[in-house]
Amino acid sequence: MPELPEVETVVRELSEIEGKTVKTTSVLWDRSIEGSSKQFQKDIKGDTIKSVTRRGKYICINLGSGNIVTVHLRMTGKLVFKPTEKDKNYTRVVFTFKDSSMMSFVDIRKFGKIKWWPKEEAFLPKLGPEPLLSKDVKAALSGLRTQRPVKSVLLDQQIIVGIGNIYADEALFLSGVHPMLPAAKLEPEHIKKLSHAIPKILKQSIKRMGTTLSDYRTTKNIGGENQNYLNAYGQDGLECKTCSATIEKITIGGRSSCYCPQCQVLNI
DNA sequence: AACAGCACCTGTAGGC
DNA sequence: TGCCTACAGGTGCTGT
Repeated sequence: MPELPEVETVVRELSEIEGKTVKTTSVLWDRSIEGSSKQFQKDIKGDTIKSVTRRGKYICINLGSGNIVTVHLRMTGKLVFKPTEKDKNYTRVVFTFKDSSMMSFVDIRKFGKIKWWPKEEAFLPKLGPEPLLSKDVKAALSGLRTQRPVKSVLLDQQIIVGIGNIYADEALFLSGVHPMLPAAKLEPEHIKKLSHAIPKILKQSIKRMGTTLSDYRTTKNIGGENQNYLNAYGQDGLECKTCSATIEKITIGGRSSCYCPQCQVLNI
């Protein structure tokens, strides 16, 4: 799934739909819509796209009425203007605008979710701060009491948003922090390194239009470039680019985690 | 609190 | 070529 850099890339391209008015919505897979899809189609019909923004990994389509539509791409979701032949088999929702242009929500694994929120409802569950500023990351990671592995904490959207499996591994590698280190045992030095590494790798990936491993594509159906610059994620069995030790893979909280046993030492 | 396990889905890669 | 298993950018639920 798209993590923050991938979602950010998509959101920037979605400025293309600003000002458009929704004519019809066709739902091909009911469960892509949270709640009643019939109601969703009524709620959004005739409304205008005011702006498209991002909160964590959520795409927020802000409507002229003040109501909001959120899109979460989960693992394989994407929003595209021109579906490929293959996309057509996995198209779940199609938005048609008054100017006859269209936007398709394509999602192989059907995990993605689209939801309409009335303006008076505070949008979204409890989400942590955005991770693009060092000071915010530092605040989010300081004073944690939990013994949970730092890797799990970085993936916890209530503590900090936007980081997924790829960038958690990359940030820990760049910071020299072992993924299993309990969050409560993070030293000030660790927090300092992470608070710089996280915004750095995320911004770097945004510049490269994100990481494309298999399914992620921008709205224009092209992939990102960041997969060519990974140091830890998916590198198990390969040589560490820093010290030449062999990158290892372990499971933490059910997620695979790759790290360098020499650069990321666990000394508790 | 925090973990494992499973659920949601489909495709792909690797072993035999 | 098959069949089978494991695994994949995420999140949320249940049970222990």
